[in-house]
Amino acid sequence: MTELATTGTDLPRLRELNSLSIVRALRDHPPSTVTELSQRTGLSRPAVDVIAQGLVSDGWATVLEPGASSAVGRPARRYQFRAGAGHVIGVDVGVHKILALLADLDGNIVHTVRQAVSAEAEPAERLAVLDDVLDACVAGSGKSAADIWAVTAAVTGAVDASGRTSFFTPLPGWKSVDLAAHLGHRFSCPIVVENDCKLAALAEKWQGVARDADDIVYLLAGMRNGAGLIIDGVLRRGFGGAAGEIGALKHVRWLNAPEHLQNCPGVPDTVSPDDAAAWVFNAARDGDKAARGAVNRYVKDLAVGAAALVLTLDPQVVVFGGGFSRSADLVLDPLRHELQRLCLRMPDVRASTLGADSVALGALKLSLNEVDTRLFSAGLSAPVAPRRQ
Amino acid sequence: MTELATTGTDLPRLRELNSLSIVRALRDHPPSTVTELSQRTGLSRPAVDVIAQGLVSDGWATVLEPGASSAVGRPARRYQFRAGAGHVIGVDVGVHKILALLADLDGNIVHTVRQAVSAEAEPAERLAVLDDVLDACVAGSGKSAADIWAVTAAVTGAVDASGRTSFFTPLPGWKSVDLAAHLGHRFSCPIVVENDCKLAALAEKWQGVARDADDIVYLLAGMRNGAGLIIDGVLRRGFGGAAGEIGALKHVRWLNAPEHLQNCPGVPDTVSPDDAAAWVFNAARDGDKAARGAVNRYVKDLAVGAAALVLTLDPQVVVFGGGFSRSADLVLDPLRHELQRLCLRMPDVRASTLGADSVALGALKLSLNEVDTRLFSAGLSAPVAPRRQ
DNA sequence: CGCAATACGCTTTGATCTTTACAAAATCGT
DNA sequence: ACGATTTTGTAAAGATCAAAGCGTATTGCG
Repeated sequence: MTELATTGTDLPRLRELNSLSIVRALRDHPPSTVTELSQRTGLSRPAVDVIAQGLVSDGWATVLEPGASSAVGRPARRYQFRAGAGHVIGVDVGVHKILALLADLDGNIVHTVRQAVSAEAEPAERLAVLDDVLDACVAGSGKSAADIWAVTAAVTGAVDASGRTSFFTPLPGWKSVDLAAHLGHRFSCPIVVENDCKLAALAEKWQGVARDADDIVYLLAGMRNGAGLIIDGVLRRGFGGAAGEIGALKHVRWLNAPEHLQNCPGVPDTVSPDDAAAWVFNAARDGDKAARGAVNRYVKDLAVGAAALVLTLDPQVVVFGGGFSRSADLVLDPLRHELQRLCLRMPDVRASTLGADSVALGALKLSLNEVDTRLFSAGLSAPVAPRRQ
Repeated sequence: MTELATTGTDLPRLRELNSLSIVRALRDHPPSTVTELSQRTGLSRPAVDVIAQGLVSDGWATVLEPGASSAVGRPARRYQFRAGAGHVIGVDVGVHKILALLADLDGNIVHTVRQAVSAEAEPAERLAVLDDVLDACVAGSGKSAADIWAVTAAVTGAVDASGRTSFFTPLPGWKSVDLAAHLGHRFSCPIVVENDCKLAALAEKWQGVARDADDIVYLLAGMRNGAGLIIDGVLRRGFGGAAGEIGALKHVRWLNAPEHLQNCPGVPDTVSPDDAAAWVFNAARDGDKAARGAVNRYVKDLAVGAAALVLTLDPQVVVFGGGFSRSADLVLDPLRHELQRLCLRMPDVRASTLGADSVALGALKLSLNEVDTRLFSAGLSAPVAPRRQ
């Protein structure tokens, strides 16, 4: 059911609605003429004209005076959404690295800053690196913190409504960190903290292999397994933010699954525990019997949890992402085979192509969604950075 | 994000929007004065006045001339949504019975017809009984088939997009039945076929114990276990209609769970297999050791599947429904205990109170939703029964 | 150079909501 | 009983907005 305004609509609101309609028609399109916009929205040409001029004077759009025209007739002015009117940030506070992306309102990435951090770093140190990265990202793009319209931070572990990771997190001492409050000292715009798996799922729907799907189960496969769920085109957090945490169920052996790789016989002592999985995948690719067995046992355990998610949600697509997605060539076919055996209706199984940046990319997308929500609910006055509350 | 009309809005559409706004303000409220509606919608009193009169002349509302007034000032005319403008049907095509409910647009049940049918009945026989029940229901309420605006039929087994139950159904020979087509010969209005667990979940959200929740896992517990999922206030079917079918996963012992009750030692030979569970529950209530053990084993197995659903979705409420919900006094506490052990965030666990009629009630609600969707998307002309396509 | 095609900008018209004003109908106070 | 008060119903005026129509500007083609 289309959600209609429950409140009555008067004329100014009508104008606002139509302005938003024009903004929508402007976005994700090349610079458009008034006639094109008129056809796209169903509004009359004069109406589009005055609205477009209003958008230009408000700063939401820019006008391109006609240059060399290829068509017959008088060359038309073209209007363009001013994506540079605002910027948003998505930052992945990972175990080994912190990666910040800064983009305009169209999602074009303007600046990227990445910095390594020790997995054992205390919260204070990690937060200090985060601050450095954010400062560098904002400064490097020639902006100031006041120009940022939304910030989303990705962390591991289930994030509750208040932005805390109280249930579980592998980051040492992180349970007591109030990341949203910390970021709030630096930015006055809305701040969102979200789980990394969920954000990676969002990225796959936005720019990844699941663009065509509205029901998606995203598997973040690495030394830890996680999942992100998109249902009916919307990222679902669950009532307490703990949706997708099927790994907590012992009957589903997600916690043990990566151990098959880590404890695979034949891994040389010179290989560090963090790189063991990569070694095993390579060995399996070379035909090593023991490595192949370990991969198979890994996939068998992974598939049980995936099957639980698939049977619960009946998604269109399952995306195999995370660090192990580089070895999708070894995993995908046996995973499909296992799922076929365990599931009622077989979903499409695809390997992620976004790589390790997908988490930050998803954070960026959530920031953009946050801006859109405010835009399309609060109406559009002049383009300025929104303030929290 | 609130879904706004992507197309431009002109003046007639504005009037339509406001008319819908008034209809919304009228529904689920006692007969209202123009002033009340004005406050509820934010529209001015004269605007509400003309719209309300338009609704009356269209047949969407009735006017109550002022009677004995209790307040000071001139007594106001009162407007009321004409729930009797249309009627919908929800019918449960169960294994043992067929139950049809006919209600007006407010969901007030006008007529009920129930008829038993053998569990082994062939499709032709079952469809004949269904036809009889529907005829009796329509005729008994003084209506004709043309007065019905939507029909929803509940069946067991996953229902795909075309209304078939191709994956699985316990009804003999039912896989090849096209129920929607069968009903289409009798009704020209929209027809929906849906899984019984999902509809029971909808009923619990509508009129049951989960009215306050937007994220619900409904367990249909009986000799067969099923589940229905409501996420963000909306019933979710999954891409292929097979959402909630966690019972298909062997690691989750849902298929075997009821066997603990059926095979409980001590059940007299005089008790039929269908009544064995009830006997065990009663014996457990009386303190029978073996029966208590069987119930505990049953709950332990049930809880694993429930935990898989809860961990996947992180719902606010888990509703224990279905035939066994009569014995909720024995199940609820151990179920809570097991879930506490298995889950990350403990949801609220509640027993259904709607009983065996919840499936038909949910079907009724889905019919009402179907009508609402058409109403609020297609706009409201005169109230007439919609036609398919 | 003239004609056709297209886009632009202005004016008029019609529809809708809001504001304001005033009459009608009931209760309350004296 | 009668006027004051309060609330409702209704009408008129003002404001806003989109649609329709029409003249003008600019380009391409013959």
